[in-house]
Amino acid sequence: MNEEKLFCPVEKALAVISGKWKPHIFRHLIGRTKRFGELQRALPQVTRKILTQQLRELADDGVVIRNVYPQVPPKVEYSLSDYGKTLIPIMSSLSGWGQAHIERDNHGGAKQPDG
Amino acid sequence: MNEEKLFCPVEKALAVISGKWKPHIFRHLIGRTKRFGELQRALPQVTRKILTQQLRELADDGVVIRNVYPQVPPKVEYSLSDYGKTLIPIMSSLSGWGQAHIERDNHGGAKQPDG
DNA sequence: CTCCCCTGTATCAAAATGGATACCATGTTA
DNA sequence: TAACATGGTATCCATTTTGATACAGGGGAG
Repeated sequence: MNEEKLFCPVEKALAVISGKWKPHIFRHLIGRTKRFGELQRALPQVTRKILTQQLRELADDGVVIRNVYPQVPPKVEYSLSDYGKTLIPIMSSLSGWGQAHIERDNHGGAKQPDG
Repeated sequence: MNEEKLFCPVEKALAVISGKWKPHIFRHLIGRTKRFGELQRALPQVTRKILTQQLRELADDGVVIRNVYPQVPPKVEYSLSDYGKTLIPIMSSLSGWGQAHIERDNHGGAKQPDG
């Protein structure tokens, strides 16, 4: 996401969580530290470049911790920071709302506002 | 946002709320119906085209109701649907988190993950 | 007749974001 | 000596999203 001054807190939060693969990455890191390769295998559709990029952005925002072991071949582990974990309830309510939205789309036929 | 099949509920929810001006539009519609022109004056930086576009997307997702009066000159009112109002608590928690993120950026100096 | 009002649309361009593909570093193993 | 393993980077291109600008439409006021 771009690095301008976002004065609206909602936008700021959205900027942190709304990369194309960030929700997936986030989900995979809940409960367990993972190596880069594990994430890659878990998300085969994402290229290394993009995966790296999204992880870096999450790390820059303090949501994810990047742990580099000085070995050969390299070993890099990613995990949620305590700060990142404060996003869990938010992701959870987004998920709930999204789920409802999907169901609405399905057995509502055409979209009909109800308010 | 694009109209592909989004299987992840979080993505689905994000697709609904994360247009560049949607949070602002949403905020302005909380508590009161507004005419197109009012929204435009409230958000002078947005062109008519983009404002129209974002409002249409919100309406297509059932979050906003578009009410057209067949008059000359035209009169179009926008308001939150009941369904759209279910987003209020979510926007609210996003706002809270974003606020914290902003404060963190400020008096944390450099970004330091704390987990 | 002409301009104004209000809510658009059409067209074209710029910016942001995501992706395909190939290359890099370097100890270990065959 | 060459290939392998892991986690990248460099380049170049495609797609998506946003924006600038100009024009539409049709009744009422001047």
